[in-house]
Amino acid sequence: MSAPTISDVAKSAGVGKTSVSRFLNGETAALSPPLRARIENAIASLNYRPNQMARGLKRGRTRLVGVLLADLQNPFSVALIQGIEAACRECGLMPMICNAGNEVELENRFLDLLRTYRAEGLLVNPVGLPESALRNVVEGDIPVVLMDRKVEGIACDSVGLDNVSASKMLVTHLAASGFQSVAFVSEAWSSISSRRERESAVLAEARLNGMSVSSLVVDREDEQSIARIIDQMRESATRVRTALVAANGQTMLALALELARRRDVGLPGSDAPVAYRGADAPLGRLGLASFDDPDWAAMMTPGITTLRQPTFDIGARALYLLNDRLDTHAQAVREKASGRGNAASSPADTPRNMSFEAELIVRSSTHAAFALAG
Amino acid sequence: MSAPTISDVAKSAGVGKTSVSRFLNGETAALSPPLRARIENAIASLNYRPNQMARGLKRGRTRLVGVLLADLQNPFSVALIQGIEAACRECGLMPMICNAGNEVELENRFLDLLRTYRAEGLLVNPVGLPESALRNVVEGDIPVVLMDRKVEGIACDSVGLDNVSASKMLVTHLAASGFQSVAFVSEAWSSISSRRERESAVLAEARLNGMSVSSLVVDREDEQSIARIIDQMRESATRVRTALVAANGQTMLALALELARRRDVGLPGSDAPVAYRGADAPLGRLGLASFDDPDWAAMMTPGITTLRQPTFDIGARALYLLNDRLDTHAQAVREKASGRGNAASSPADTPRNMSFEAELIVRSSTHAAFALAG
DNA sequence: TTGTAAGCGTTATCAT
DNA sequence: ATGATAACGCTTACAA
Repeated sequence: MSAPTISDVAKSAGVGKTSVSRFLNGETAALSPPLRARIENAIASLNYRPNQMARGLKRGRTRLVGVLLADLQNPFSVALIQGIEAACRECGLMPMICNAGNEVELENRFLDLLRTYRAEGLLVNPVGLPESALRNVVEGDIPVVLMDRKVEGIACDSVGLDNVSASKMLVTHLAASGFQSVAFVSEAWSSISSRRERESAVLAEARLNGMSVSSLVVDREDEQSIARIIDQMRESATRVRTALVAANGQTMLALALELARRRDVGLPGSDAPVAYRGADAPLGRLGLASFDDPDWAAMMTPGITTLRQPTFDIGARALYLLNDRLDTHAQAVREKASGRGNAASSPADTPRNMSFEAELIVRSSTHAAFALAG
Repeated sequence: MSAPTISDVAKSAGVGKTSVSRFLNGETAALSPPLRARIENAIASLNYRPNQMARGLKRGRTRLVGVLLADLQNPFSVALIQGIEAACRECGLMPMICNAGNEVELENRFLDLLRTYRAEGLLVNPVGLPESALRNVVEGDIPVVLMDRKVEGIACDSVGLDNVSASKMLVTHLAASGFQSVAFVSEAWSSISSRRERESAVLAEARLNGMSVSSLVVDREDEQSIARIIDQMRESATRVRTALVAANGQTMLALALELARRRDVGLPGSDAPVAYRGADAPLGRLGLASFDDPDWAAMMTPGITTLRQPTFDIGARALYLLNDRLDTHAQAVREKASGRGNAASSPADTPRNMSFEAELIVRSSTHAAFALAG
């Protein structure tokens, strides 16, 4: 009827619960072969699965890790999950995936739920707003690893892209391709650390290369705002060779499609004719590059130059870091419980920040395929 | 140190655990206002959260629902999740989201994990392979609702698109737009029920309309295979007006980008010139439509005609169906446990299959913008 | 209105 | 080498 318990198995095998438990936990050394066999049979015939809830209750370890993502619609999040799930399998952990849909309220709700289910640790790609309850969680005693974004005043492990190095790579390429001006394009939410890091790094590096710079904000939902940006940049492009740098894949898509749609401006790699102000405008083309390398970047015509993030590795590494903490954390708790608690704070309590190198993928959208007329 | 328990709260408030428990479960009627206040304070000051594991163990209800998806990379899956999460919030359930990455082995592994964590029910978008252990789960006593795909020989609730009605709508539109031939394009895995349903419905309906039909298989990873399809269809298009119908959004993207890339064939809505066999080919354009309405369908130039699925509602409804079963199921278990088990199988044990209507979104990719020369 | 005690399925401790 | 028994944190009769 209801799910069989360890007692059912014990009864059916004619042994004590303890032995069954030992079998389940691989303490095979302390079990005689005949017993082992009987238990194995009983388990199989009853189709028994140990109750992880009860296990967790007793052991104090649920093997659950909360994975809280700002926005599952972003392919970046999905890519992270691949790495996390693979790493979880290795470590015998179970990810509990939650999508905050860019709402702090939901983020907080899930944070609560995850605590309630006694997740042993959290992997968070935070929405990045100050109202977040994340702060309290980190200050509590459950380990947290931040992914992609850091949060002001929260000190914990984090994994992300080396935005400075990536920006250098990209801007160097743009300069070498003859671009003289760089415009960084992102969505409104500039409280997000990675977006800010990318912006300042790109602009700084561009200035170092003697390029003129600007920073623009779009609203992906609002076609008008995108058209306006393009208008503005098309204007600039009549004077200097200009490249747009999108802060992420979704912004890039919006820009690329608008560029493809229009007739008065285009991308370098495109062979569609550009008609703008008649003869005096060989500069009706805007370069385009982007952080993130979504599927469609390669498929588009022309292909879009991107900085590919090792998303799988970022996710996996985040989990490894967490798993680390889990072990030392459990140990610390055990020690304190047994009375010989050390007043000095945990040994390696300092946050570890890992960053990964991006890979620059050059495609035609930044080709130096056009010459300056003037 | 470790998380506070209900006893800690009771002690801190100077009351019995029972009262705290009552407070937690909203049995506020049986609590004097002063007691209530003291408990509330204690909970707040200790930052206490009830342990859901222990709760579930005692009550036999974990409030966990497993959500097992064939492929999280498919935006359709993500869209489903939105609906599921919203509905879960309403019903006080916690979704455990798992991604099988199109691997039966992973699917089975997660099925096991979900049983182990005592998920009360499962929402499954199955990989659709016969080796799946899904069968055993459905035959066990935990309720399952299938999403989008049914599985041969598994009788349980399901929610999906009304593929026949959707196909009719689309084909009728194509016929009215002057297309004389329809080619259904999908990826290899034809063991997937929805893909098969769509194929047969589209082809049948097209025949009814006196159109010639064909069915093609592509491998999204393999550019060659896509190019080959297009070659083939371009050929056909010189004779009759031909429309491609993609089985899902990802197939559509591959086709649209290949069409945009090429010069010898194009889409109706596009104003790019098409050069094919000189003068005798006004038919160098292929119509294109697709099941699924991903973000990019509207943004592309030209826009792609699609059948939009009410994904949010599908996900939400799936959860409601499950929640239903959860209640009646729990009741049944309770009755059996109390000895007066009814030998006759559960009352409403017959599978319910809900289907939703698609919305046809006509865009330029199927415009009758070209005339037959011959 | 409030508290006491038993038990959910498991593991850890201690006997045997 | 094996098993009885007491927790883990919570809910729920039942008692007061």
